[in-house]
Amino acid sequence: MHLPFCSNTLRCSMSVRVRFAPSPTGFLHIGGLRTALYNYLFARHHGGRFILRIEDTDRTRYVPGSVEDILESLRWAGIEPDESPVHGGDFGPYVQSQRTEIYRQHAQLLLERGTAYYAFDTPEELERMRQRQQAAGIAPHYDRSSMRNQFTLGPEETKRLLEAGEAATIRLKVPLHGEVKFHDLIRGTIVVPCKDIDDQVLLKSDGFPTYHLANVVDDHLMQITHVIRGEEWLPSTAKHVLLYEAFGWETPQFAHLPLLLNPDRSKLSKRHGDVAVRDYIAKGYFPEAIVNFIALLGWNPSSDRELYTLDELISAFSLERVNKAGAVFDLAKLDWMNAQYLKQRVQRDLQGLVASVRPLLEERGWSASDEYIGRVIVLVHERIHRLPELVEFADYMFTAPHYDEALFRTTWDDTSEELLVELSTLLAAIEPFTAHALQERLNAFAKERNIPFRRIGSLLRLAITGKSVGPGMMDTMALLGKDVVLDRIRNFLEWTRTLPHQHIKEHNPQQLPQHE
RNA sequence: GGUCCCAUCGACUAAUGGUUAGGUCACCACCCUUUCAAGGUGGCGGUACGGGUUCGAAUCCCGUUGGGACUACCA
Repeated sequence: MHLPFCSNTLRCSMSVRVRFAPSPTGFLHIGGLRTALYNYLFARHHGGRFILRIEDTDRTRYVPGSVEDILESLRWAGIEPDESPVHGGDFGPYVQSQRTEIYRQHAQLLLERGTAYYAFDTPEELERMRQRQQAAGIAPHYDRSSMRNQFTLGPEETKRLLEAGEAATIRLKVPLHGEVKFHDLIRGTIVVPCKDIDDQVLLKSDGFPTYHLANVVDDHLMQITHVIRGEEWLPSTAKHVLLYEAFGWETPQFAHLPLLLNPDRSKLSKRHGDVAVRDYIAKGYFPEAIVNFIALLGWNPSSDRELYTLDELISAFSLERVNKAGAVFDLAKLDWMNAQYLKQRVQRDLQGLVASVRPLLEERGWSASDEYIGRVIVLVHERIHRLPELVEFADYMFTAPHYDEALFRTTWDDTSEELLVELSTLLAAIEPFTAHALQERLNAFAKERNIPFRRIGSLLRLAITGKSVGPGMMDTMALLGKDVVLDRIRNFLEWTRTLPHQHIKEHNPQQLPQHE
């Protein structure tokens, strides 16, 4: 195993520790899963540890059940943390709301070092400040020299307000001049002038830290070596670097991942479709397909291959090969990939697929033996992308077909009834009722009558399945069984007699079958 | 508006100064075929633009344009 990151860091002797740090504000986002995946791949590739930390410092946005969903989604994808609120570890607690005292102490430390300060402005005062700045045409930022903070108020008044229990925040004292420079493993050197960095609130008036403080303190305390996160964090990284400096800590390596995009190239959002991992699970995508697909969104091992197992991704992964530009989340390719894994699963784990299909049938009040379900899966799997499509695509394998008058009129002509009756008689005599026997007898019949075989196929398909597309009819009939087949033809003929017959087409051998 | 990031076929990407700019999805055609798929073969299609540097630029530099993210006592 090689360690390419060693070439530009002094951390060779130190083992890799990375973290995925989602907020419990709802279902795990597919973009979050990719961030987690890249962290996981990086950790495993280097024999390091992957940590899950819950960033719940905003109590107002907390959604119950989120943590469970995050854990379940990761587990579903095969991404198991080494340390987390449920897996434990030596650096806990792994939930930020349980670490408030740690943050408070660290904010205090910054206060003592003079790199942070108290501010007493109310939300309304801050809002007015921004409006003034906007009106004056300058960028909104906290104006340390005119607002109500320990500098403008003086030490005595500050002390008095604090003792009076006035709501206070602690802000980072960003240098007025100079610049912050840091290195990003994916983007190279990034420089931000200090004048463009705001005096970020570190500790809110409710005593909770903001993301910025909690994130830096925890990454340091948990000995995180590489911060691998979404590109949306790039602009605030300068603040974080300033914080590390304020504490006198060494910064971790940074790697900001390209965003996952909507088809219009905006940040992937709910407005354009499903974004929760949960949604993709419900739609029947396989974890290996989702993992494979999102791994290749923003990273590529430079090979002509498209299909990779998790283990193969682990051994091939490197941050050096992560792209800079955002990647559109393309459902069409995901569907293709899922279909590839469907075929693989049919080969390797048909029973598992049967177990997944059974509840889908039961939802509709249908049932069948494991063997029968398995044979239906084998029959139709190349025609669907996701398993749940099966119950729609091949509903007639489990229940009486639904006949559609419009489809009927495109296929049916004034000789069809007679032909179908004849076919029915012929089928009744076939024994054993196997695909092979059916093929032979119907072939012979077609030849003898000089009827194109496809005409027989489409007629039987219409009568027996109610559709115009599907798996081969010989296999379909053999699986359905003779009784069902004859029964359906009988029912179908009965149904056709309930329809007004005056508009039936005349037989035209030239154009009859749709495919010429 | 400001700051930062980004820019190869419609989408995902390969090519890290020398290739007829390659592959996958999608799309189109053909083959296979009882239909639809799957599979096979072929095709369509791209270095945003303008300047440099160089014998040579998709690749390095500058600018333009375009897109995105961020700009909270949210993460």
